[in-house]
This record gives sequence, C-alpha cells and structure tokens, in this order.
Amino acid sequence: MSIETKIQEALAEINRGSAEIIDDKAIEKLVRDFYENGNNYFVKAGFDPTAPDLHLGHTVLLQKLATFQKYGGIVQFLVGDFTATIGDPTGKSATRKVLTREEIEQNISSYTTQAFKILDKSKTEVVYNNDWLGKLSASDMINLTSFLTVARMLERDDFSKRFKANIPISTSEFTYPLLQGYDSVYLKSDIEIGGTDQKFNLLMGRTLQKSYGVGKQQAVLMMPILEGLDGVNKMSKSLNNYIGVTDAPNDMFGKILSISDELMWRYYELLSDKSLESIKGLKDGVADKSLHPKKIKDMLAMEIVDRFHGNGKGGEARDEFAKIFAQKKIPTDLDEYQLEYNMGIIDALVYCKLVPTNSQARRDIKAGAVKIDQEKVTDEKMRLSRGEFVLQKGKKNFVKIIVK
RNA sequence: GGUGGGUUACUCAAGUGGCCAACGAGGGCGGAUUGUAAAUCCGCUGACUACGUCUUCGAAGGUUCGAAUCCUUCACCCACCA
Repeated sequence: MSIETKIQEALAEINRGSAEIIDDKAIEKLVRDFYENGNNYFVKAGFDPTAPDLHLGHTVLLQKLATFQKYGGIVQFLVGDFTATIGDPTGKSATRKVLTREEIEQNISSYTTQAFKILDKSKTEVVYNNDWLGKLSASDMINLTSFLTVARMLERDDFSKRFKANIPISTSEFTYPLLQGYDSVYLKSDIEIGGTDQKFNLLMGRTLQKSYGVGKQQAVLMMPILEGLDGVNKMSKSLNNYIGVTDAPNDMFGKILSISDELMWRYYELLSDKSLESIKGLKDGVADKSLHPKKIKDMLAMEIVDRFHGNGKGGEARDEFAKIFAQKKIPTDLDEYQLEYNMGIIDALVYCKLVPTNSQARRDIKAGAVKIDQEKVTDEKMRLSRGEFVLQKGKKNFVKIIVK
C-alpha cells in the first residue's frame, strides 16, 4: 500500500463520526509528516476529574484519541484539576462542591485506569493544568483577559442565550474559556478534540496560541454529544441515563437493548468499530425487513460488552438476557440477603434495597410489582417463611433471600 | 445605592386564611401489550409504628381556633435606573 493511500485511509478514520473539523488541512499536514518523516504531534483533550466514572459518552472522545494514536498522535490527557479545585461556576451548578486534593487524585487514578482500556498508554501524556495555571499571577491573569473583549465572549452561544434570557452569567465564567485556551498555549498542542458544546473553548486555544505567538494554531476536531438512554438528553450520570464502562456485563447489555431503535443507529455510528459500509448494510437490511432490529441491537450490545469486559462476555450476557426476559427465568447471579424468619414483606423489600422507603414498598405491592418465586404478593402484611426465595420487584430487579 | 417583581415537591407550574400532602404538565416508577424498541392504554408518585399520625411551599420569628396563603426581619434571584 502506498504512503498516499495510507494517509488517505488515516484521514478517513480520523474524520469518521466527527461533527466538525476546523483546519482539516493542518491535520492532513500532521498526518503526512508522520508518514513521510516519522514525526509525532500532540493531540490534547481535557477531562474533568470531578466525576470518577467514565460512561460511554466519554468513550466517544477516547476512541477518537485512540484513532489519532494509530496515526502518529501523542495524546495530551489533560486533567482539569485547577478548575476542579476552584469549582466550576457554570450557571445553576454554582454551588458545586469543591474537591480536595486527595479526592481529585483518587478520581484521576480511577479515571485513567478506565481510559487506558481504550487509549495506548505508551502514547499518552497525562498532564495537570494546575501545574501551570496555579502559578499564574494576577498580572498574568489580567494579561490573559486583555486578549479578549466582552463582545467576543458573548459570541459564545451559551453566553449569548443566557444573556438574552436574562439568566445570570458570572464574570468568572468568562475566564474558563481563557484558561482552557491557555492550556493549549502552554502545551503547544497541534490538535484539540472535544464535544461540540466545547466549540467556543476549543477555538479559544487557536486564538490564544496566536496571541501568545506560539507559532502554530491548533486544529480542532469536535465529536457529537452522545445521547443518553432516553435518546434526548446528553448522556450523564446526574440524569441517570448513562451506561458506565464499569457496569456489569448484564447491566450493560440490558441498558443498550433498552435504547430506542433510532438511537441505536446513533450508537453504531459513534461507538461501534464496524466500518461505515457494514453499518449501512445493517440499516438497509432493517429497512427492507430482511433483518430484525432486535438482532442488530443484540450485536451492538455484544460488541460493547466485549470491549469493556473481554471477548466472549457479550455472548454470555446475551444468553443470560434471553434466559431472563424471553424465557422469563431468574438470572443466575443474584445478590443474596440473609433475613430473619417472620420478617414482614415490606421490611424485606427495603432491606434488600429493592425500594427506598416503606411507602414505596406498599405502593409496589399494591401495583402488583412484587413477586416471590414468580408468585405475585398481594398482602402487604405477609410474613416470610423459612427457606430460599427469589424476591422480585418489577421486571428487572431480583434478589435472592435466605430466610432463617 | 434606588424602585419594582420573584423564591411552591425531581423539573416546569397552579394555589392569596380552613374543602391543601397541595391542581396540571413533564419526568420517574409500576401494570397490560412488545423485541426490557417505538406507539398505546391503565395505576402510583412526602414519610411513618398507616381507616390514623408526623414533617413539607427560600429561612427565622409573629398574628390567628386555624397559614403555602396575612405581618416582620433575613437570604438569594430578576428587571429598570445609577
């Protein structure tokens, strides 16, 4: 294969799934330089160490970084610890808790362990922006702010919308894009990638690199925001519509299967390793009814479970799933709880964490959602007899109880 | 700093002295149906020692037999003016 073909292939892979690329010529140049002269380049991406758990939304970005690593990119895995220690003032989350140094350390280590399931560790530099931002003096800060006008700041969609809608904008929020841009100055990044919602901040890196005379301006690649399980909001932990990379295989499988058919294609595009052509083939198959959508969703779920839990785990999860839902059997691995003989059913439900409160337990019993060994419980005053049972709430929640 | 408006449950949003644990919508949970999809239909959605009791309507006091509703102070937010 000629170098030219390789370069074109690399560029196609880099481009895949991206929402927008600014200065694709620059990217081409970097990749070309890698293939022709073996020179590497820096790809920066920022991560917020406040939430220690990665979900699939984060992996969209990580996968893109991994792609760059294949084609000569050295990843600058930027940990935004400076921001985390002073707290993010964004709009309504103004009271967000400020993390201690230890908490941040802990989050970061759990974060990077997860990230290295996707990233090549040997081509990744983990950097902390507190190392340089923490040293900026007041005059450095003022110098930094002098490069941008308020009018420019208000160009940011988020800001202008809030400004028009009379939603408060704290002055300190203006400094965030500046600091993020300054990171690119300090790191001399060649490319920065982020979500589309980050566009303004990503571009700030270009602007400031020019202002500070870095000698280059980073290219910017934006990935679309992955929708969560509801298909509407972005995937996030706080909305509880996420699939965590550490979710158990069965949970992961189940969650993916519960997404809508429409969203499934989105996930294929952004998360699957399948080529674009084969995805198109699947789509056509569903359109002409030669393929059942459920089947396609199974495949996606298996692929993702395999990625995070190891080959073969996806298939196991599928079989387990079929057992539970198609054949209405009980799952194999259940949490076990030891209970006292004669305990009331309501207490048992709360104790096993199937419901948060007694009131909720009563409601669920009334609604016919509670079952013991597949047998519907109708009397909320019922007491447990001795033995081993499977206690169930709704379709998805099972525990094993051992009554002594 | 001045003037005016606002703060109700997960969110939006009714309620201006008793009929208020608080209308409605969204969300969530559960049931039927299904492919744990979509769509549709139905029920539930403060807590508890549960035909009763307790705690909620920004916070603290007060008036009243009785307050989310009236009064006082405080906090926060918004608009206009400076």
